[in-house]
Amino acid sequence: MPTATRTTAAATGTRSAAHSGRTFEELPVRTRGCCSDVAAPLPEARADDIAGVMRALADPTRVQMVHMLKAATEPICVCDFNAVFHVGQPTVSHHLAKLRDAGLVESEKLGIWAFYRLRGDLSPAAKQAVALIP
Amino acid sequence: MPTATRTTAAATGTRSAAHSGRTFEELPVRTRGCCSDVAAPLPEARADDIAGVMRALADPTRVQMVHMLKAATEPICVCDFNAVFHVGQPTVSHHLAKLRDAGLVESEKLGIWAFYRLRGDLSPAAKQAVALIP
DNA sequence: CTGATCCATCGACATCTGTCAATATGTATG
DNA sequence: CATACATATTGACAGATGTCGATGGATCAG
Repeated sequence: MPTATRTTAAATGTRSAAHSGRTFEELPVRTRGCCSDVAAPLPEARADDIAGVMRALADPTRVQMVHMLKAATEPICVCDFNAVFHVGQPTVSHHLAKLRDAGLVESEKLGIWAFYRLRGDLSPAAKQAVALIP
Repeated sequence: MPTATRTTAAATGTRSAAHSGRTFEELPVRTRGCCSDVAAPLPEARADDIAGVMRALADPTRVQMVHMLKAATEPICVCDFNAVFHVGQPTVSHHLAKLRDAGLVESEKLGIWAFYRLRGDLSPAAKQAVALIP
């Protein structure tokens, strides 16, 4: 339960007032009363990485694809994905490409067919995100 | 490493040919050669839930917000988010609303200010996804 | 009450995304 | 080579998304 008086940031006096041109101390009291110290933001690249993996899995079809790939002992043929999902073949190809661009899967062509499998060298973020799919 | 001859689905003969009107046995041999059995798909609602949580975190700003909320011992004032991110105040409000609509955070108004915190009753999928943010 | 401040909402706009039909590419069969 | 098939790519289009400026509602200070 937050209180109306916070002192941490005010005590340091190092907080910059991002909204206006004035320094922190020059702002009216009400502008400072709610401030508390917050964690240092993640490195930008780190946040982008995490968001990228999340975006790759932010679609039910791709979640299902990863689910199937996790359960499979062998790479899965694209024709199997085509048979399972209620979307057209170009759409299946599009989703698989998104998973590959995100570094989650890799593919191998064998004759006529293309087989997909989860990558063995997933990034830490990717590994954790994939782990959370049943 | 997949081989060109798969027999599992062909042996059962129960596979339906989703592409054309023909039954599995009526298809040319090449159409069947790649098929293998795949895991049963997740319940649709389950895949939607997971994808929904992922979509809520599929933006670097929202990843940073959750990072800050995880590190905070007290709810965080919106004005702190406004000071940290290089986007306008309506955009910050928009991102917080997305996190709230996804069931990840809850807010409390205190006088002029609004304070956000991670929800204590996160869904299993949400809990796992949040856990993967530093 | 009046003015200032915080926050949410609205309207607009450019970009991204999921989807399909059509086409292209590559491979096997005859 | 000609044909059939599996997959990828392209082009198009509706809908979602991130962002901003402007506005509105609520709360506090004087």
